[in-house]
Amino acid sequence: MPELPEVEVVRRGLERWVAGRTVADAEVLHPRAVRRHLAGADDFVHRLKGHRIGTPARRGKYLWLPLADSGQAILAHLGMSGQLLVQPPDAADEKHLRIRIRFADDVRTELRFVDQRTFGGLSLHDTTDDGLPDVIGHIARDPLDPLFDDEAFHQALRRKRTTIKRALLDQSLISGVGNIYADEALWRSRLHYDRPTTGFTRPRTTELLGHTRDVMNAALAVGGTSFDSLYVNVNGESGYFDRSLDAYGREGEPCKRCTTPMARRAWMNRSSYFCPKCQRAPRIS
DNA sequence: ACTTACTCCTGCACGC
DNA sequence: TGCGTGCAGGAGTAAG
Repeated sequence: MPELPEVEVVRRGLERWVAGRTVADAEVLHPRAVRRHLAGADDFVHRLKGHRIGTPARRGKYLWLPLADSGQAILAHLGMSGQLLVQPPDAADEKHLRIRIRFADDVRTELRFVDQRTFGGLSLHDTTDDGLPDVIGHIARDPLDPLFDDEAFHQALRRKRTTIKRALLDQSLISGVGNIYADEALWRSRLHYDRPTTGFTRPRTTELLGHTRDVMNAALAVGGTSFDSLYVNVNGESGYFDRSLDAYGREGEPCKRCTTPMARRAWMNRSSYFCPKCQRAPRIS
């Protein structure tokens, strides 16, 4: 499940292997992979050809490849199971290969978008003055963005009538956090996922943001989390952070702080993992 | 205006 | 063994 650290690992791989190269041709093998490109697959392919790729950028879980001198960018979201792979042209097609992009140079690699569950996809969009694809203007800056505004986030939390994990997953408040890193940051902060945000104090928000950044940076340092082997970097390699998870996926295992068995609750069509002792439920639930 | 629920999709781990 | 069921869940959109 690619979240911010995993997407950043992919972005770095693209920066190394794809930036500066010119698109020769592209091939869309599954229309759903370009569903956010409203003009359709043929238009997507046609408009890519001949453009040179600039430095890959990222906000939260979105990443994009600017197309030099065009005012446009290829926007990518990996969804649940999307992979961007740099492969030799003669490597066998992956079972779930959705899009192939070939380059006009002598480097013997092509870019492939592979996606089992097809929640992800690529699309082409105009970029705004700050280089952001226009369709992701509603996505908040992420906690590793130097321009992320901690105070504005704190005030937004207090304004909202919501609970803390909902807020962490709300990409218009803070981006890049998904189910895994939300549970990890909450465990480190000793916060229950259902705690209302209304009464959050500034120190509490500051601590939570600190833990969010810490856990993301730690994951980034070891190549991200590959919980179910669906996430890999552009070379097809897994990250190692799954071994360092303190909360996610640890139902029944001892809390690493207090040894109480970790609990799992069905929550918003997914799961929340937490320590029932360290992360007390709010009084009114 | 704001919050919540639904929906898309495939493969795998289950239990009977 | 084979089949049905549940689960993984990001984010746009519809509904409340």
